[in-house]
Amino acid sequence: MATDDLMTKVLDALGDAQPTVEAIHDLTDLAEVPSSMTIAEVADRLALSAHTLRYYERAGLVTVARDSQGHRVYDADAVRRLVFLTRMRLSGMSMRELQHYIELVDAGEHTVPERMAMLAEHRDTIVRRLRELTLSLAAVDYKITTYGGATGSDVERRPSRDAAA
Amino acid sequence: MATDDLMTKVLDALGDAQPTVEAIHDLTDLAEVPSSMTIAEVADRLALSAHTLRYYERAGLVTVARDSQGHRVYDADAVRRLVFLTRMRLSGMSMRELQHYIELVDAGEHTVPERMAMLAEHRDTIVRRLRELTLSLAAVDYKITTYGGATGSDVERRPSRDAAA
DNA sequence: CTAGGACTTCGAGCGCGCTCTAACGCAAAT
DNA sequence: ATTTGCGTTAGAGCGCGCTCGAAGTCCTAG
Repeated sequence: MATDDLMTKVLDALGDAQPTVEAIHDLTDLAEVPSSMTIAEVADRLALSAHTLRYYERAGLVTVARDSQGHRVYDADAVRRLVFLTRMRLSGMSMRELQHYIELVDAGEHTVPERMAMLAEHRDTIVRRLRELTLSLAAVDYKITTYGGATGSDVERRPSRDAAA
Repeated sequence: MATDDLMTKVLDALGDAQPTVEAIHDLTDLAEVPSSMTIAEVADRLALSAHTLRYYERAGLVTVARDSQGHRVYDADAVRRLVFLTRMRLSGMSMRELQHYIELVDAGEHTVPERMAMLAEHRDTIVRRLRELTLSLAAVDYKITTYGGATGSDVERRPSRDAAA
């Protein structure tokens, strides 16, 4: 996923600081969003391909105006929406869910509660995934520190023979 | 992924405790591994489908003996290997990588250094993903707490108008 | 005048990880 | 005797999220 590169950038920018709400807020406008950008500029900025940007548009996730030559012109709102979309994709929200979310956004203010519910549910998904990964990390660490190669998840209590192949 | 259910079980078993090396070790043999199991029993235990188990076997990740009727008989080693494989899949290691890892295991002790390197690299991948998710979580929290619905990642500094749709 | 380069659309193709179907075998239960 | 149930195989199919190719348009530089 080309999208991963954006997170690399962001993490680099963060350094080792714990991400806080404030940090996120700052990240949002690390650089000002120009009032309009070409597809190449947006692709570069979000670290995804022009192909992907067109794909997102086809999928109904953004609407993008055209200039006199029929070329896409991304305004600041479109770019901000794409930043949001990219973040959500990266955190594991599916295209389908994002399409639904965007439908809600486009449907108006009265859908705010449902949007909140989606975000809350997604939050839970992220938390769950964090716990899974933390556990996996511990498991891998265990494997590295105690032996280092066999597939049996438990190394022999008494290393009389090699762990199961 | 059906595999997710296993982690659900494991997380439930863990409760809110921080996963530690010891906890992982205990988890490994939460229940004793019988000396042989049918495909249905293994599927049930690992919370993945019999289809998937056959698929893993076809992919060369495990070797499974047959009984007189040609039915699969999973011995303890096979089950332990599958526990390992499931864990690694869940933590994001690809089938391709696992195939390589298993080749190394089957190739003998002299591949231990390379296996260690793979594990270490995978460990880094997990850590990176944890950081990404932590950041995403902060972003989602930010969105939930500050506004709750628009796609613009930054809500207006002064909420004069609605954030970008 | 021509070549290059960035863009357009439409639609096909791909890699991954399963997931399922069809047709069949065997054994115990009715 | 047949139904039920659990297993087998080979191979096709699917959902996802891109990713790419072909053919064409337009502008600019040489």
